[in-house]
Amino acid sequence: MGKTEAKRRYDDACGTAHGLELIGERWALLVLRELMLGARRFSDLRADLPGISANVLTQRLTELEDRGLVRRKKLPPPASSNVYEATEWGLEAEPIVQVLGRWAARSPMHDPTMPISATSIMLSLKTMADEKRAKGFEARIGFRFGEERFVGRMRKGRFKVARAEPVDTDFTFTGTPPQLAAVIYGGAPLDSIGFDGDAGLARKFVTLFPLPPKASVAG
Amino acid sequence: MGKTEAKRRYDDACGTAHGLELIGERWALLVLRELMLGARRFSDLRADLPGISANVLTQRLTELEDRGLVRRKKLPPPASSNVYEATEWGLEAEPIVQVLGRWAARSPMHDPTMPISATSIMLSLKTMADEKRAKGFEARIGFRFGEERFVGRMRKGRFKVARAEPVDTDFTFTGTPPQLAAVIYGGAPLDSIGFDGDAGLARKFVTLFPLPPKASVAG
DNA sequence: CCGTATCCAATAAGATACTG
DNA sequence: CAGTATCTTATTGGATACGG
Repeated sequence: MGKTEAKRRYDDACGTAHGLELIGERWALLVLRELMLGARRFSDLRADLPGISANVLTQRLTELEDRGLVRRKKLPPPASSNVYEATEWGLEAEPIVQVLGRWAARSPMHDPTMPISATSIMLSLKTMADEKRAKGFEARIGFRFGEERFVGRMRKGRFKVARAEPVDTDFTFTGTPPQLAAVIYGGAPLDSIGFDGDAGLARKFVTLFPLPPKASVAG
Repeated sequence: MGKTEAKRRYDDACGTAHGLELIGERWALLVLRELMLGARRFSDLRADLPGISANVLTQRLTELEDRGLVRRKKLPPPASSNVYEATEWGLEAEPIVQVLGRWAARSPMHDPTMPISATSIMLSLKTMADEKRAKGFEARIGFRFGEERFVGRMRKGRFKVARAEPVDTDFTFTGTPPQLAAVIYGGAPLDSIGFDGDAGLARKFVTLFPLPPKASVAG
């Protein structure tokens, strides 16, 4: 592995090239993305990243740890397992995830009907919230995806979100991440996902995340 | 190659994952970066990307073309060779390059004493210009790197640049991209690079691109 | 359950030589 | 100069087995 890093550099002083040496390997940025909203266990990451194999995940986590982007924490005795969390610098990679995601949303080849993790869909709402359209809209929104719970807040045109139990929310969605994606991005009806709370507010909320126009491949 | 793409997808609806499928292969983003300031020939790209091999460059260009990010143009008869240029959507990837570069500049492992292409250093000035520090500073700046010529303009805290012959500039640098990098980012003296024009303005100019504080690897 | 280690087959990347 | 072809090496992913 040490050898790897020596041989696969880009030999380029440009910051972009260095960035790719840090998080350019396959899966690396997606692993980091899954840690953006809090620490995760090895098996959580495997479940959230369909297709990653255990050995590749181990290697990516080790590399990200060596580079100072991820920290491994041992849980106290009863659990006695590890969790992985992003360091402060690792968290600062969020704009990369966002900019890349927003750019790729223009792709004519993008198929939004695929699996998506809870963290992904939550981050995508931060990315795609349309500041102008959301201006003046204010709400606390709960999300329940199985055991994973989030509370978001739309305010001043910005969407913020953190892991928390939905209490005192204006409305709360209950379902799967792909169901929510279908409602927000695919125009599926609100009642295709479990929902309770203020339906008027919710109906408005789901329109605040417009997809950008597709790029024409003719360029 | 069709098979490749089928097998190495991320199966993830997240835009970030799709972005990585588009420009996540090794070298892809760096190839695109080299096209950000205008069309380049195959051999230009090989020269600007130290270490890329011809077959990999061929493959990346083909893929980027298939995906609608790059366009191949045949030059008129006398030259009869091709150039590659970014499509409009390809050019929209510039924020990705910038955000990644700015983030990576915090890396404690970053070695800025390496080769750097003319396009890279020009883009890095756009990325790293400090809006506050540059506020009120206004100048037209020429750059000569061998045959490659650029004219930049610093105005309202922003740096813009395009390929053009330096005429009517306030000052002009003549040298190599690493020399300019040493002056701007490494604190090397102004006379370590060829220079003519308004020295006072130039001395101020080179201070407008501060590097961010290094991340502590302890996280 | 939480990982890590090992082995194997399929690909991608790198080096080099070669052709129009 | 602009790529192709070929060969070698490295990385990836999948399966499985193994220790805590």
